[in-house]
Amino acid sequence: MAEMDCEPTSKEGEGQGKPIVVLLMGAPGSGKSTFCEHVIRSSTRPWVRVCQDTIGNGKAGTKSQCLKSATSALEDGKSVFIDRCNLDREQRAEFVKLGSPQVEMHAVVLDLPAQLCISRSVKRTGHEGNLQGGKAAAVVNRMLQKKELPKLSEGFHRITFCQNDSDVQTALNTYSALSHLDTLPPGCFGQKNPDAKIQLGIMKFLKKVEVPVNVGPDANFPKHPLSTQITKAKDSCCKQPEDISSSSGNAKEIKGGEDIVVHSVDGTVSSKDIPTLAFPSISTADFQFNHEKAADIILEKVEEFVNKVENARLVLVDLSHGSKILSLVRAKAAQRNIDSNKFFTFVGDITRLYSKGGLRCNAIANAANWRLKPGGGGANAAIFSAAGPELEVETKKRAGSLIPGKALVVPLPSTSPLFSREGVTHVIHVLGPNMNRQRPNCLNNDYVKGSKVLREAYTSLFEGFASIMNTQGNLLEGSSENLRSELSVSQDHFKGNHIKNVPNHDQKIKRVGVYESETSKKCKGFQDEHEFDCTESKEGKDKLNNEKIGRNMTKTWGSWAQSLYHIAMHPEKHKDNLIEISDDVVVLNDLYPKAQRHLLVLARSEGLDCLADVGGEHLQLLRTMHAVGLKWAEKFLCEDELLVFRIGYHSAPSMRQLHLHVISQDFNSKHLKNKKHWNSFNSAFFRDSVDVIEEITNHGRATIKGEDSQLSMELRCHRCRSAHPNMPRLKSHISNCQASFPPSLLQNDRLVLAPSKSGSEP
DNA sequence: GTTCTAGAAC
DNA sequence: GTTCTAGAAC
Repeated sequence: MAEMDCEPTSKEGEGQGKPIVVLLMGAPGSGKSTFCEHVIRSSTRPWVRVCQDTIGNGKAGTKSQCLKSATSALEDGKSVFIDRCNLDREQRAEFVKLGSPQVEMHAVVLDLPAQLCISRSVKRTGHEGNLQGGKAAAVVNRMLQKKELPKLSEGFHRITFCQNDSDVQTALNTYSALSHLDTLPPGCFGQKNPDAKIQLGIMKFLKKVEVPVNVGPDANFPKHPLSTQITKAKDSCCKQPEDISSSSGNAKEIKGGEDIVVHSVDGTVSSKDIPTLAFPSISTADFQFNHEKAADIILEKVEEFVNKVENARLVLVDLSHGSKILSLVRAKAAQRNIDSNKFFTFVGDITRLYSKGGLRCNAIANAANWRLKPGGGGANAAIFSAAGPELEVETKKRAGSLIPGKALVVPLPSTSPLFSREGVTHVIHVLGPNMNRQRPNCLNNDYVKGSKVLREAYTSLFEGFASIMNTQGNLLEGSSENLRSELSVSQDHFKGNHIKNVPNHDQKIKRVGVYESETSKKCKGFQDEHEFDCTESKEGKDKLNNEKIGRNMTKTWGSWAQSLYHIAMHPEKHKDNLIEISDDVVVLNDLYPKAQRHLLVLARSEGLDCLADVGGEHLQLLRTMHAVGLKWAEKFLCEDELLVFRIGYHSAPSMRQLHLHVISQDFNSKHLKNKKHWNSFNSAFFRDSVDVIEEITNHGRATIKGEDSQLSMELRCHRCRSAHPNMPRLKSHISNCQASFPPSLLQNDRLVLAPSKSGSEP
């Protein structure tokens, strides 16, 4: 009986490594079964899913049936998913006993918003648990009220908490990448707010009560650096030389990937979880860029990347064995002694690297067209087609076009076949220079410009890749390390007479291409006066529309988004609405204040529309804006010392013309109406001016936090961090919440308080 | 950015 | 029936 409930993924458990029992935990609709299915589909480790809903062969199953089934799978050397809710400790206890010195016990907690679970439960039709329709909400709510999050002390070796889809994705990646021999580090991962408050917060809104709570941090959650994948990659990287390293130590061509497959099967390879980018040679095919020159540039850029970033692989891919560019690059890589663990070439179809070639890549580059549209034949068409409509949708969300030299990172939803079949989590569109007269924007053999643009293209591409590694490797909320810190990890053990990290390395990485992993920018660019014939292109119209010609246009702005720009350019015409005018800035009250006090300090420079436009040359202006903002905050504090201010920028503002928000933290305003309003001031989307200045000083650029991800986050109180189901409830909560601000805000002068409140003044 | 509104959620 | 969200239009 038990056998038919199991879904083994491999014939026999060859199991040299320890089997794992992963106890999934989550409400109906939290995605437990989906999680198992995804991992089972893409993992090389043999897994068995034990599901109480199906184990009873038609009837509801029992716990002991599950235990029995799990035990027999473990005896076969298989790893096991326990797919049941497991929300309370008592329910879990018996399964935890499956753990032993030979069997590692893990928990994956799908702690997603109740609303989401409910809506999924309601929507599902064929779910095995037969939990459908209106009952779902009641059941989910009842279950969640009893929820007890697991603790290591219960007997778990490792616990992964997932609080949103992106956490789930990361956990999926981690377990999918786990081969026979791999082990994962022990500890708790992903618990973003190891604070019982939050859980109470959720419970409270389910119970429809609201009282400020005061619960201390839970000491049972050891904090770990969250770099699961990176840590693991490091381990495996050091453990063995990698499947593809050749004896010569130089880049080697892997044909069809057969050898890789063989290695994977016998379990000697655990390199597949090293972040890997597969990319085609940019511009050398249809755009007819000189191969010799292109190969030099590829090597130059690869070398730069490889020397800066640990635990990542770049793979140059071409469909044809006879590829000229591949052989050129291979030869040059050998000359330059580039570490073949980190860079090699590969012959195969870039949309089938894993399924046909056994090469696992989490990112692939697409030599896109400027419209970022499918079609056109070649790899672009193939990638769009292989990725499904999801890629087009996700691309469209982020940009409408691309200019030569730029890259655009697009995360793939798990529903995309490229994701589920090939394990590709991101496609990075990149556009190179064109030397083909038959194609738009031909550079007419100008290889000075062409080489420059091609360099930019690879820089953007690799930076985009690094930005993914960064987000995947580090999920800590509020972690603001950006690409720079990743890139500036110095690597002493890699030989070569390349420039390492010179203390003042800014020039090198300062004006790099745009990796727009999250920002939803349209039409980036026009720096360095690209000769770009766009009189009838989208850009052309946009330029007119924005009354702006030449460099630095970052985004298409609608007509309603122009008012701040007009004010900054002609303050004298708007005197009535302004409270201060100087040569550099003007100050005005926000027309729709989101708090008792909310004003804007507006930069007056033409061409400076948002944070993405800001560079080191604007430092002085940023400091002026900050000083002016601070002065006003202090003035307001004299009038009401109970106020608290934050001063900062929106990552991706809706209104054109760089403006600094000075906003009191009461958020008491009828204009604060929706989630986007709230999150734009209370998520990483809001960039404190002090941090922006620091980042520009150190790196020449400011971190820009993803619009979509940040603005759609669940609603949490900015003081006690409790979660709330909707805006009215949140607003009623914040009108009473007196909790102190979270530590992250109390640091580094992010909050501006009355002198008597801040306490630390001499 | 706001306003308007359909329809989802309660 | 009422409340709330989210997408389109401006």
